[in-house]
Amino acid sequence: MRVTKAQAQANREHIVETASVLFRERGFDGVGVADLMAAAGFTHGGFYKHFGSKADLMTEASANSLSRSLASAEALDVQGFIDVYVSRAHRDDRSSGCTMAALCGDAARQPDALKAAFADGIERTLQTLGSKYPAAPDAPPGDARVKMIDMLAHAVGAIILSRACPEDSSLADEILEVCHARITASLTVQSET
Amino acid sequence: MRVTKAQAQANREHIVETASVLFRERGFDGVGVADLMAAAGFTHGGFYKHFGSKADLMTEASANSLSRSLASAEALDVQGFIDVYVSRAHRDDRSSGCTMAALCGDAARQPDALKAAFADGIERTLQTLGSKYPAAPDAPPGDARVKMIDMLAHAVGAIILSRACPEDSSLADEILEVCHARITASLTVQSET
DNA sequence: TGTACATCAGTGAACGCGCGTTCACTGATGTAC
DNA sequence: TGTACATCAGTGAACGCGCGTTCACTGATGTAC
Repeated sequence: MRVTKAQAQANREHIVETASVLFRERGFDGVGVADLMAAAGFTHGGFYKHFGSKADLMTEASANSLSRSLASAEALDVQGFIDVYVSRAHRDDRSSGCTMAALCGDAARQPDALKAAFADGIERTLQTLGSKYPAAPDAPPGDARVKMIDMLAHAVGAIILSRACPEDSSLADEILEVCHARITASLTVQSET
Repeated sequence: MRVTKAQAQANREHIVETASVLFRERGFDGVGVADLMAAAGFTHGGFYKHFGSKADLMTEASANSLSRSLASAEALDVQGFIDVYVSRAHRDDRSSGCTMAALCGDAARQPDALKAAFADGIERTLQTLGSKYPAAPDAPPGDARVKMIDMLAHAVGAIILSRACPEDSSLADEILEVCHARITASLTVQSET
């Protein structure tokens, strides 16, 4: 049953992709190795030909989906990012949504190797967004970075809080609407100053 | 080995308290029934004399610790809440910190009964904070609520993002410092308008 | 108040189950000549 | 290019283990008379 080197590499990538979806949807503890391999179209035994442990894959899958989200953020300006991010569609689609919003709570309890992948993902997101943020002429140095840190925490908090409410809850929608308006306003007002 | 009715009730409450600490520290999946009962000073068999299932306890423990946090928020004004909440001390002490910050990510994947406990906790926190927020004379109706929703999401996001970074990460501290300053400013500026 | 019996909180062994991981095996791929 | 052998991605049974839950049992508490 041996397989081409190129095929093996493709299979490995497919497993990582599948994992990044399932982990976001169900959390790290909610996805077993056998589950995951079956979802990717394999039997579980082969897992350890690709990865040293489930923890290793958790780190790699997190790094992978953090990079993917970043790639899709590249195409947006800051307001576009806010519109896409702080929305019901994003809240209701954990499996293809932002890894920070889906797994930060879990990441806090994981080893530093995994946390480092998150910190790296956050840092790169800040740099990508910051480079798109139109600095005011009189803005102090580091202004864009400060505003993007603040905006990201704000947006992540809105999604996470909204997701913790029951699906039919009016509070869940209220949180998103209020935060969308005020995050937008906080950047507009300040950049007009 | 039967025990006084009062003692049994006290034991039950002790189990709920212990659970609310351990769940915040390790997540719902990170705490087993046997773990928990041992931590509370009992053997695991008695668990089902008090609770129908682990899921029931998860809901009850969440409701309990959401109420407790609320009680301690009562003593603070809004700025005091922000100072206590968006701090390294809070970030570094999950087990006695805010249940929203510790478990919202997990709550999103749980049944509606548990999510309802979170929504209720959020709603009551909003009302407690809103009642302390000094409304500007010309503030539109609902202004305090909108600002408290926004502030809470912002503060929760800051803690969660900071916790996802490795302990020695400068980013973890930077997030807290930036968000503390800007959350404070967003309320000050707006109430002076 | 005192006695006899029912109740039930707490114990600890046992249940089936799914977990992460290991292993002997298969057979097509890759490599050495 | 053709042949012989080594490699190794993928298979599926098996491992020990801890999980949530059940159960027969204990013995002090609660209750009926």
